[in-house]
Amino acid sequence: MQIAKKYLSEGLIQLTILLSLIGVRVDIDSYLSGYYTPLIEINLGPSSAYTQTPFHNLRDNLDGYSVHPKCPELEYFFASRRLLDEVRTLGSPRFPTQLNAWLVHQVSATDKADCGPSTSNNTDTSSGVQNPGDEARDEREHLPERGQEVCQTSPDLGPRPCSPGACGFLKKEEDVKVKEEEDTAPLTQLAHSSTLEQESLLEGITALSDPARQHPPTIDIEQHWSNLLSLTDLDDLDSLVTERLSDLDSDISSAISQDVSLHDAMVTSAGVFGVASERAESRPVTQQQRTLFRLESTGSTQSDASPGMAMGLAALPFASVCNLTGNGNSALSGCLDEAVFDQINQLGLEGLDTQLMGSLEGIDPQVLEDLDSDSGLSLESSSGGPVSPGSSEMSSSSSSYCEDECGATGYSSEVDSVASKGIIDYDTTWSPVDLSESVWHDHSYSSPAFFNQPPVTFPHKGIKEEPLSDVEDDEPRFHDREMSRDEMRARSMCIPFSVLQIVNMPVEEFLEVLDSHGFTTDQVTLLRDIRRRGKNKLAAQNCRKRKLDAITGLQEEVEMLHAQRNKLLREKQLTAKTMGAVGQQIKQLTRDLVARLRDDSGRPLNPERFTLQCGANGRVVVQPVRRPAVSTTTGNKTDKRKKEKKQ
DNA sequence: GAATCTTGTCATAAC
DNA sequence: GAGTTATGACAAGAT
Repeated sequence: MQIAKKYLSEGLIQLTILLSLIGVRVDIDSYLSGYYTPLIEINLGPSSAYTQTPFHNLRDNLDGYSVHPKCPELEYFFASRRLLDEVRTLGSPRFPTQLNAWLVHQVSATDKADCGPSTSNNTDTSSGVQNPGDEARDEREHLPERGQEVCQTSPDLGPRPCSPGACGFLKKEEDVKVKEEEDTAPLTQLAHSSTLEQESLLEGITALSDPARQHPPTIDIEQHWSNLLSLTDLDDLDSLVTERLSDLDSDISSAISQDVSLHDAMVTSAGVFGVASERAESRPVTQQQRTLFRLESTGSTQSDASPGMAMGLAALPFASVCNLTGNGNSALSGCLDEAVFDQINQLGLEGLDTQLMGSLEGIDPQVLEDLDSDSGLSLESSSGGPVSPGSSEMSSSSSSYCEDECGATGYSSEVDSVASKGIIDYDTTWSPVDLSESVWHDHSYSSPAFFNQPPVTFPHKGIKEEPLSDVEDDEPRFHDREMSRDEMRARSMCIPFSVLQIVNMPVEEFLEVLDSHGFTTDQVTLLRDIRRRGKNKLAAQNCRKRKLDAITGLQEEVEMLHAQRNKLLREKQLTAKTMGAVGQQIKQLTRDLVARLRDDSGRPLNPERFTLQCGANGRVVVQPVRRPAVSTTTGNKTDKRKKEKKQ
């Protein structure tokens, strides 16, 4: 009996180890090398939190140069990710591993509940044939002493590595208490618990690697082994498993949501301490649990900003880790950039760059007039702005289009660009929604918000002028480069209005300005040209965008029609096959039926000579084969033709 | 340096 | 008739 138990226990352990080698290797790697984010990235499941692509990392860190979106490295990266996702979607072949792991774990748990595993068994498991990595993995997944140690060494953390229902190492009172506490704990605490869990896991691994730190259970498991060995067949074993799992169902939710980090729940397929196996058994994981996954992930991402939680970062989503640690908050940079730009836009400028004006005063207006007019109403125009044209959302569309691709919105992006450059501060009341709504439905691109702002008075000239220069850039050449030709012309001719104002003000106000300010003929002509060019520029942008949209729509329609055509062709082929089969069946049935018919003399009809013909009135008549149906139909057709000819 | 793309501008028709 | 919009065409700069 002892020998049998030994063989069985060793067999189970070896089977567990073997299966763990198949399905759990990556998990232990992820734990042992949690800081190596690429490995984590590979091992992670199809979690939404993991599908975030660290563009910024590649873009900002690849050889210290920016990576173009069309960079082959990026494409390769995307392709690799896509393939990985596809492989993941094929399903997890590690469920058997999870089940076996759970079995061993349950044995240990029961042992612990009863008397505890024997020393010999522990010796076998801890000093098995597996290598250190496998040992650590195996211990982390299955071994009772490992779970026991973790549970005991981190009592304040609750039953992290082993779910209460799975290992049963903690008392029920403690479980309930921990559940209650963790149910009410905020997400940050959940994240923190998951982080500490990782620490405890690694501590457990380290402790197991050190025999001196091991605490071999002293409780006997004879009773459990006897129960186990008394099972006659696998059905009994399955029933036991089912019973155990049913007992665990009540704790699955809490175990997953409270004790298992996102990394554990979604990456560790082997189910650390049986948790994943519980998930495998309880396939209909509730939406609440999934939500908890996401929440925990979010909480981890948000709460792991502290540097002291480096260990927890190993269990964080790859993107989160990269965002928070690897790239200097590059993930936040996007939001920060937007926020900063918004702030800059809202700040505006209240002063005029007197240095630039001084430089402009020395320019001959005639020289400026000879320049090609460029109202500079587009941020990414050919004026050489810092943003390349390729960064626009559409390659052929101008940046003047709003983000929702609604076309040029009455200098919507011009407002952004110019405001960011500090030329005007009208966008304090500017509403992008209003502007975008006026694009396709109302072709009036005027923005009333532009005209509510009184022009800034020129202190030294006594005329009104809008703010000009950028606050953050004191280099005059930058302003020369950023300012459009029309703006330069307007300034050179002392026109106290910006191009935006000139273009967007209503015609009544524009005419009033022309009349009330006592402009010269040249100034009036320039004002009209600026207005005309500005509006035409927007119109051109809208026109081009419409053209592109039309082309895109037509291309999509062509693709759709092509797909529809292919589908119809397939259906046609299928229908033809079906019709052929049905025809053969009808022919065979006809032959059988004719063979059973008798003529007037009682002799059976010859199927080769007679056939059945269904008339239009539904009557079925027996006809000789000499007059097939086709001939009759053709005859009918010819008759019809003859009748038509007669008519 | 040619090819291509992007963008501004002009001319013109239409509203 | 003036103003605006749409669009083709052209040119200049960027890629």
